Amino acid sequence: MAKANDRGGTLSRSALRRQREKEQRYKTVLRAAETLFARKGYHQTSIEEIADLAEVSTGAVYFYFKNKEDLLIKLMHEFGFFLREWLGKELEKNDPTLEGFSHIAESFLRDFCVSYPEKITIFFRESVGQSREVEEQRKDMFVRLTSDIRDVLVDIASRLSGRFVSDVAPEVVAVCIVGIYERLACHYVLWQDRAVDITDIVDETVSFTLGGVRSLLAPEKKKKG
Amino acid sequence: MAKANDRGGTLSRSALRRQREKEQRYKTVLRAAETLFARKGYHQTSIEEIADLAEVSTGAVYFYFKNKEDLLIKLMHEFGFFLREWLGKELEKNDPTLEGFSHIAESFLRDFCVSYPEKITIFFRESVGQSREVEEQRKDMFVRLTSDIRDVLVDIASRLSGRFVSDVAPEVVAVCIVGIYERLACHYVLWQDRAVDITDIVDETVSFTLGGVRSLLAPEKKKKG
Amino acid sequence: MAKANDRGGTLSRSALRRQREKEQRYKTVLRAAETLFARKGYHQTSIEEIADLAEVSTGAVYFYFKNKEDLLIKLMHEFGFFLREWLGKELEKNDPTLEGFSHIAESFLRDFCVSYPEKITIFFRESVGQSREVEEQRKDMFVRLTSDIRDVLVDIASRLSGRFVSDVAPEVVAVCIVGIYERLACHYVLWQDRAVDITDIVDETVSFTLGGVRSLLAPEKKKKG
Amino acid sequence: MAKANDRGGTLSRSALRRQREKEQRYKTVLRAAETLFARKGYHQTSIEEIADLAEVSTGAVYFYFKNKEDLLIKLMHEFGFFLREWLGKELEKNDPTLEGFSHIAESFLRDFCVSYPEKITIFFRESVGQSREVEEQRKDMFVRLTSDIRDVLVDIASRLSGRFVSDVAPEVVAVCIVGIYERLACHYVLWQDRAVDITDIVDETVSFTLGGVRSLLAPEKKKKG
DNA sequence: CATGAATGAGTCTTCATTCAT
DNA sequence: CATGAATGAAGACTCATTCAT
Repeated sequence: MAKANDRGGTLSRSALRRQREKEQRYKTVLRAAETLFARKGYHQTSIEEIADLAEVSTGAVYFYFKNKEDLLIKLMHEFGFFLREWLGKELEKNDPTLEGFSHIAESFLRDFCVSYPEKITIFFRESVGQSREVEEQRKDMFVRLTSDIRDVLVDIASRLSGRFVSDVAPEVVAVCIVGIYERLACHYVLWQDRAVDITDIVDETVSFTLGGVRSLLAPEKKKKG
Repeated sequence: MAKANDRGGTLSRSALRRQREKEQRYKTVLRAAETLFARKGYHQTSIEEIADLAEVSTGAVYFYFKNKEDLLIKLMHEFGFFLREWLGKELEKNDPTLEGFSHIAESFLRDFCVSYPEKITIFFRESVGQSREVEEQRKDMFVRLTSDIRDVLVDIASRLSGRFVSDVAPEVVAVCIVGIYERLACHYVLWQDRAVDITDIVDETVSFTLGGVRSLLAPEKKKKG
Repeated sequence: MAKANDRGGTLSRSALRRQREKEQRYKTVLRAAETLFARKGYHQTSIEEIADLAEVSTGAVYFYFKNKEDLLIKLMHEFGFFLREWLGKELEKNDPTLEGFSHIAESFLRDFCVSYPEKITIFFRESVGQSREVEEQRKDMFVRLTSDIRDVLVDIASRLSGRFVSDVAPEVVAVCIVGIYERLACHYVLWQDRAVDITDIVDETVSFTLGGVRSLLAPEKKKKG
Repeated sequence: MAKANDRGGTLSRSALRRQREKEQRYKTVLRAAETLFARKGYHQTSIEEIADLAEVSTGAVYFYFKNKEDLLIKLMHEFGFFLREWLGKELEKNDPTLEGFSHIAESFLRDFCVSYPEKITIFFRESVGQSREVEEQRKDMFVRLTSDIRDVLVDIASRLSGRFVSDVAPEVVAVCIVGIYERLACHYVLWQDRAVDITDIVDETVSFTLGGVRSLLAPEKKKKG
């Protein structure tokens, strides 16, 4: 009895602890990579530096991650999940209207970008043009993000008992929106372009976005009326 | 007299020819770098490969360019000049109206991006996040491009005897527009995302853009009143 | 209790062995560099050659030493320590008199130079004029060596109840002595100038040295009077 | 007659001019090399830099000198000739006595070293340990210089109707003297060790030297008297 | 599992030297 | 003779990755 630890599928206490420690280490390494990739750049960061910051050996890094590229890919995945999760929460908090959508857009610039500059840096700068695999990931994530936004827009439109002027319109709108906010993030977060305070331009950006969206919505009331 | 060396400050014939050949070589190396950076990526391209493609020695590359980074920076400069030159010509060809502006936007996606995918690739992908110096250059070029577009918009607005809702509005609009067309170039040129043909979406994109611009133009009360 | 890991701050047996092996490797590389620098010259020796002779990879050399210059600096340090240690032992073996000092000088030429021609070569030839850093080291070591010798001379003088003619005299004497033995080492060890056998000249050199020293000792009036 | 320029072995005016220009260029290049070798170090100086400073092409450097090493060797030759010429003049100016010799030694430190720091630098630092050929030259020059000094000492001794204690003694003395003044030159000229002003130590150095010399001179008068 | 020493292929970069013009 | 563009061999150094302990 003392020897056996067969608690029906669950792990022994020590095994549980080890499991926890393992996950902890995984995260520590990933955070170290995130910090350094954002601070020094992907290529300028060596595995040894990551290991040092995470207080593990270089070998340990390779236990948790296939290789250096894998670290970047995992960070991108994480960011993708994180951003979509954030988007989901925002959608719950706001009405499914263009006004609600505007609030989310505003929130992205005012809160998200400011709170997670490292994640922004890695996704919008350090993960660009590194390798075929990473680029693939980037593309997938952009496609998914675009798709999410398109769905939201279609939903909003339908609730307005309106619709977009064409089938591709919502996708185009989504791509444009992603482009707008990506560029703003680069300008005002990555480049720290403080010539103009970010708060001064959020409103105008949201206006521009809404104007663009509206111009691709088929005139609504007329049809119904 | 005809026989005499009346070069008056100019170079001899052979010196002229050598000068031409030198410039030719410079361009050959730069074109080789462009091709390979776009095809394989900046880091994945070695100086030796560039030298091979340009049919010169590695030393020759360093005769014309300070180092590998310098090749990238020169390509970026060249692209910046090229794009702004293209924009200037388009502005001459089109009316200084929002419709004219739309034609240019359309032309960018339909002609420019399609004709120079390598330049697009290098500027929008390979030059991202490579080093402080390169990033600086990128920023400068984006700022200049944004500034150009802002000036055009302000000019168009003034001819409409209208104006933007605020001082920062034209700048915000310019940044948004750059973001939109950058993202589209990446989506449809770099990623070759052929799920949707680019021609199908140009119109919608232009509509979105115009809608956005109009929403930041102060209502032209005079005309209405 | 005996079985328990009572290492009390010390390392495990295997860790100890690995530590020893590491130090061994360090020394092997350093010895290889010493041999090659002395035989072929610093610039004419490549890291690869050093690695080959030490039977390690080039990377291993960089694991133990920052760069090629570091190898040279470490060799100089080692030599400096070695020479001063040797001097210390000689001082213990000999009386603190000018005769004792003469024995040491003799011993330097007869034993030290003959036993360690490589070290002599590196310190008196290969480390000259290589870089600012190395030159700095050389200077420091010469200064320290000169200082040691000056102290010895002052000590000897005081025991003779005599003193030097001026405050700077002992330093000057030390510098002269270092110069004399450095040049002799170069002439007869490095250049292998066998026109005259070294043994034939040791006595004269020591006489010269003593004569020089005595001429800067203030005349011991007390004894005479 | 008009065609021929056979002025019996002499050259035509233009040929003479060209000859002069050629020698001028040779010297200009050599001076440029001297300046840069002393300032930046032999290895840290490139042929291109020398050509630039001399305002000639790299090819021209190779017209006047076999290769880079040749530049250094020519500089050493020149210095050797220069130093021995200087020594000759000093010998003429001073009496052939130990006092006269002292004056020369003093003059070396006070005038020569101060006036030609570049030459000192190249001979005592930059030409050390560069290659077999250069080292050979260095050795030859030291041997010649030592020989000169030995001859002077023997001459002085004979005029004193004295002689050295052994046949090798004058050579040993010469080697010691060269060592002393070489080291002082390094300490006080190359290293700019201004902790002690050079003027303060010249006298002591000369005393040391004379003391050393005297201790190897066979007691003179006693024998004769 | 963790460690970290060892590997070694890969790259950039330099620069003495040459030679066609 | 002078030029300076071109060469290309050589070498220092990096760093992702592996594996014995």
